[in-house]
Amino acid sequence: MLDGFLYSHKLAAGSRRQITSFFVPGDIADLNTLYLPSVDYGITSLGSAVVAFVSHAALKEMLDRSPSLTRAFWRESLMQAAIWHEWVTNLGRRDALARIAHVLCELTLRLQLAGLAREQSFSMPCTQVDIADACGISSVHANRIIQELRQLHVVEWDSRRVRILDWLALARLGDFSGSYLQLKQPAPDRKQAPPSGQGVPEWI
Amino acid sequence: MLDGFLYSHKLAAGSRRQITSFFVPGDIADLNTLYLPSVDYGITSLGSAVVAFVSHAALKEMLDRSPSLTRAFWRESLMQAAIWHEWVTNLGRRDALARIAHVLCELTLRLQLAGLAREQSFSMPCTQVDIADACGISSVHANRIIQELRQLHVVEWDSRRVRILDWLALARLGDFSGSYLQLKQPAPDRKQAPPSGQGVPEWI
DNA sequence: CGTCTCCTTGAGTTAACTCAACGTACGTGG
DNA sequence: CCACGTACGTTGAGTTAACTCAAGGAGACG
Repeated sequence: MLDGFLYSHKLAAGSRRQITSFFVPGDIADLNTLYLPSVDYGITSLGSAVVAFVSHAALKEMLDRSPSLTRAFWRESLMQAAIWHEWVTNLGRRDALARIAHVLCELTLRLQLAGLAREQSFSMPCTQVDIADACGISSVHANRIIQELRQLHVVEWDSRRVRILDWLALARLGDFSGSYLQLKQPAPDRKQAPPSGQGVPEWI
Repeated sequence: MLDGFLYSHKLAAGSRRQITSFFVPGDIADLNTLYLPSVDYGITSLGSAVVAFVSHAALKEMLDRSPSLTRAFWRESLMQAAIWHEWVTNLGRRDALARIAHVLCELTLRLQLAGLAREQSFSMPCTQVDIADACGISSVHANRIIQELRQLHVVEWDSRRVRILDWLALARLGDFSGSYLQLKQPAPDRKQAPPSGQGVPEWI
């Protein structure tokens, strides 16, 4: 993924949509299909996006030649798994306010890592319906919770743009600790602002 | 994992436990730690279990020498990710009855694959509290839903043993399609019984 | 015989849902 | 330029699924 915003989604009971993850530039949206051929979810773009396609054959050939590249791609898929692991907890044991705050925290860090969230502000192409479907709540309820976040002066959120006003409060509301994102340096809840420099991962 | 029953869990808001997956014999419970060192969850055994430990150093050395083994282990970690992917949907967009039914369906198939659920019956060491924590509901509610499943004559569930009485009905209630488990032959919802023979995976 | 763990039940409460309507902005075509 | 449709956000009101608290049973075990 080179530019834009994607999400993957599954359908429950035929019509109830669950957004299962967001993808930002730098992510590989369907790395799992490399070895798990049967696909039971969809990927949709929010607005226009730029994506690159790599054939499985070419990728496999490349990986067969390079154990270190294999490690890097494998690790990438483990990262995706860690995010789902956290989402299970988010959806299972947090209330609506915490769920939305948590998703916002995750997106902030991931966009910052991609260099797309300078000064705690980033463009947010999803609608409130999308947020609701990501958090497993109704869109009406999502709307009310977002208004609550605004009234708490924790975020500004107008016309497809989000600005975090109080990172610490947002992380507290969302019960968020970025450890599952395996960021090396940041310790995202240690200081007021999340990291703005994007550390070069040392695992390569 | 050689024998028994494990689960992994995370804590939300300090005290609310979410069980994030079950592990049955044949699974590798913490394969992700091979390349994601920071661990933010726990693994617990339900009753006694037999597990084997393999040092990361030895495993890495082995994988460096064998691309096909690497693929197999990578694929194993992708399977875990696919299960979490499904759980996100389960927790986000299904009601309590469907969540429990879905988890039961998944366990049935996975145990059957491990040869531990002959005749749609298997030992189930978790308490109703554990089921509740896996499904993101309260234990009181879990109890009432389980009673409902019994009254519907879909499952028998007494003293740590589960027997599926009506697989088709259970799968329907749980909105379950086993496709995310990537089973080759079964098409688990095409016939009354889930597959009893465990096909040799062809991806190796 | 007491204690512990787990299951069960009742009753009141609450978070979140559904339905329905209305506002606003934006684009499009007459 | 205005009428219209559409998409999205917002609000109100009634409903429901699930929760919490609290108590009571059943079995296992020393």
